[in-house]
Amino acid sequence: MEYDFRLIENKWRQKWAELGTYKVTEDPNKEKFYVLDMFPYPSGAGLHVGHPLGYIASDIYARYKRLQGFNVLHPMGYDSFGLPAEQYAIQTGQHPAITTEENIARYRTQLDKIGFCYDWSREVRTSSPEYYKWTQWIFKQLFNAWYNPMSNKAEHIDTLIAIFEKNGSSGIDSKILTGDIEKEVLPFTAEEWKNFDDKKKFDILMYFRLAYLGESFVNWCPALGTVLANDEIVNGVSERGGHPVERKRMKQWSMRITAYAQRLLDGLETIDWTESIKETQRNWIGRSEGASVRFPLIGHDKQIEVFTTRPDTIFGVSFVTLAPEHELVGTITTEEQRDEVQAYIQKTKARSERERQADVNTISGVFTGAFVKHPFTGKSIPVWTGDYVLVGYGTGAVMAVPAHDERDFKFAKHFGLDRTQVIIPTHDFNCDEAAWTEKEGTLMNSDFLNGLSVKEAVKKAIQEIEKAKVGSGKVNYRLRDAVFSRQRYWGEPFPVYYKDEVPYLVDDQHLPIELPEVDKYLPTEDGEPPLARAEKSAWNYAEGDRMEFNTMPGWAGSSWYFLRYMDPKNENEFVSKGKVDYWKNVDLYIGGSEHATGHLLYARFWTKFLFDQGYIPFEEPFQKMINQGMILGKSAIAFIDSEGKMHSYDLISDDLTSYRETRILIDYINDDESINLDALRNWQPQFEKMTYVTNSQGKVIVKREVDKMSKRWFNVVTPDDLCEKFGADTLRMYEMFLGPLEQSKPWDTKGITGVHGFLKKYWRLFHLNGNFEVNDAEPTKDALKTLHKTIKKLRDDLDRFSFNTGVSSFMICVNELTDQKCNNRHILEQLTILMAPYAPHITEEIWSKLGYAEGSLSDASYPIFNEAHLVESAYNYPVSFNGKMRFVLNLSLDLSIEQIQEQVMANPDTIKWLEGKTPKKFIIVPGKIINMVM
RNA sequence: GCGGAUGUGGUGAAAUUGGUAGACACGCCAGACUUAGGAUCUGGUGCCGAGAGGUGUGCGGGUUCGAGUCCCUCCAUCCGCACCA
Repeated sequence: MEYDFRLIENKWRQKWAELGTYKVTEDPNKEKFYVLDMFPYPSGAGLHVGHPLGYIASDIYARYKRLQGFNVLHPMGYDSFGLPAEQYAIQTGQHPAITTEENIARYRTQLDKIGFCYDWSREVRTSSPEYYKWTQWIFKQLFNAWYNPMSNKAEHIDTLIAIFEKNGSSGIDSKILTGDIEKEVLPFTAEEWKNFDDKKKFDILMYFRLAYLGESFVNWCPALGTVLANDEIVNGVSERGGHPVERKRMKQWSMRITAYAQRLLDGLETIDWTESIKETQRNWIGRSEGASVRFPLIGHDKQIEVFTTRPDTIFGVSFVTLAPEHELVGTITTEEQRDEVQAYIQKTKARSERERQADVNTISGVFTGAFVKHPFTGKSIPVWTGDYVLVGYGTGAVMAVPAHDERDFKFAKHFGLDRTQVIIPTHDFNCDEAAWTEKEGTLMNSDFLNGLSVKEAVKKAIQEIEKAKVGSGKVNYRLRDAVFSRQRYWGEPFPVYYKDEVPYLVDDQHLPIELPEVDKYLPTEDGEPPLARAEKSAWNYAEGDRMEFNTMPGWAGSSWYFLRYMDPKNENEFVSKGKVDYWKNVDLYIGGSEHATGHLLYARFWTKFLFDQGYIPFEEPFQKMINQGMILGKSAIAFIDSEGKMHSYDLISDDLTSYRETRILIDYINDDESINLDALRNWQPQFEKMTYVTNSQGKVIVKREVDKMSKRWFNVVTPDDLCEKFGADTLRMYEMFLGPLEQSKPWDTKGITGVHGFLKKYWRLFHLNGNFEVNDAEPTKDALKTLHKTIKKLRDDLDRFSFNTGVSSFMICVNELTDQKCNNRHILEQLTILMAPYAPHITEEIWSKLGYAEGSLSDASYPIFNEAHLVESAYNYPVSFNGKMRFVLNLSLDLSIEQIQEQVMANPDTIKWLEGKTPKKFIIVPGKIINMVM
């Protein structure tokens, strides 16, 4: 009887669906385990072999946990709002919902072929109104909340109002009262607060809300016609499409993620993620300790506030530099300097972020004509503006200490500015040539800091700054608030309407605000977002003068989806308390590392917020995370000369650049890297009449190059083809067999036959004489040994997420059992349970043939996954002396290390060999080797 | 520049706390069975050497009875951040 994987896999796919095998419900008698994949954006291109890699790993782990007896939540859904569907809509006029629906259907078909144990009854889609109703609801909670630095958590805005009513602005810690608000309205007394009109109160509260409408510098991408968050920009261009981005001051919805900067940092210590992702997040949050210092402007009643990490160098300040965008630049520039400064600002503005980043070595700047007073020496200090100071970091102003900061040094040198050395270097160092930037040395020229070490001076300087009331110690973060508006159609509408340009929230009972129909998916002629095209009647709710025309960014829906899986159909709550208390946070999260500063940060932020609000009992969404590597494609490149002839790659000895490179669909490449010319001729017209210069075997060889797997490189391998040819079980095991999950690697289909052959061999174990047959005799000692070795190895492998070595263990086991001609029921049954997570279809088939109820293998727990079960079988322990192997003892595997030691010492061979001496050290590696050091 | 990760045969890789390096698989070589083989099975396969033997985990040192594994220096590749004050 042949291993007919098509028949078997179709059969079980249907059975599982019929039996509802993978449906789970809350069960207080069982321990929960939550295994989650990062849900995909359903793109038009469908799945390639890289996509399921992580899904297979999580599926194996989820099944393993089920077999161990856990109640496993393992859901799947779609992150279905996004740009590609919208761009397709712009081109074709087809509603993005239709495209999305089609793509989801295709994804589902592809996913189903692989045999995942998802509970599909819990599917969520971020673009469905039933789902985004709750995204809108969470937005409302964020709008109605502020971050109370005294209690260190988010609270309802009412508690802030209560504070203002009682104590005015002095009721809250002064440290959070920075930025624009300070200048406009602060401070105010309780009495003044009560007398403010509603508009003014509203405006003040807007400075505190966690979701707020505010004017700030944002990344505007003209080509995409929308603003972007910092994580959506890579090297100064948009992540999608690579379009230039410029900084623009705009009124936008933002999320006050900065309020959570410290907790986002601290939380990293409590979760089990790779060091590299944690480090990326730490980098992104960018905590630095220092001080903020105010320099009073001479001739104005204003002051310039700077942030510095080196308050110890305060006596070395020789000028102050403002970012060109700094709002004081216009105010303080003197008449004589005005033209020059204006020209400089214009020049800076004209340069894109990318250009500005590209030439960081060019020094530019202009003197503003203004001076500030040094807070301690009272000396006049010139104020410059220069684009090496970034408006988005700190206060957008720096105190320049050329002697001890490299950029300040270059700037000073370039413009011939003064330089005051205030630190004596610890070793020979030429302070005329470079800045001494080490945080070591002794202070000089620094009044009360003289003689102190840098470390002491930092402390002392902050004390003195605070004493003189010219500033304070401060922690600064690189993290910026996240822009939350997008000028796009295909996203969540805001639950917001405007009356007299004041935003109001829509009542809960009117949620969701559904996406209205529009005639075109483009911005309006006067630059309003696409939603401005909608007639008032097209909205399912309309109030005030107009609705909010922006939509939410892609990360809105994905910041809380893992909660919705727990209670996907709940119409009254985003998730019920009972369900979230049972399932809690995700125990194992598998997905790519590319979301380090996007999704993974935002999801942590929202989770902390919902925790503060008392809706959920945990602060970190994803306890353990594994980042699967990317599967790359091997493109096939052919070379065409200037006459249009294609040359075999092995014939080309001259310069490759004189040839035109063409990528060939990899389906047409044979195992020996030659092109299937007949297929190629039929592929594209250009190849039909082409002349081919073949090698001595009459073949045209291609060059292989590793690229991202993508349609445009013609190097895509789909899981569908492989399922068709080898079956899902083979595909699952092969993807795991490829290597460590975390590593990126090029896809190579060649090795798949090895895994396929293994499954056939496993199948044959049960069909020694052509028919299904197992014997019920006592298992042999050898077979037991093989089995128990495999159990132990496999459990160890799974517990440390080493899925590749797990496959190898099975291969070794099956090879050994084949050699032993073992067809013992007990042994094969146990092996089948072990293999079930990896190869669910074939094992279910065998299981039912062994006489068990259909589907019971996937839906029960088995003791071999819980107890070691390593009994009566024995291991050969080589016993060695100082590294040289001396003899072999046969010892039972279930002995403790102490028992092994006892038995070895009691063994006649040992006694004879030791001749009365006692070993100094006794090294036992369980299952491997015993070593005695004399 | 700062931070993170990786480096083992022709290839993907294993070696879990330091304990027989290269398991397992691909590929390759030889053979068996076959009309045939992209089927199945058997044997071989790190490198040098006919052999005994020597040698071997990016380079160079160190600790140890023993190092792919621990420590130090350097090199290479990949990723993240980067005028962050």
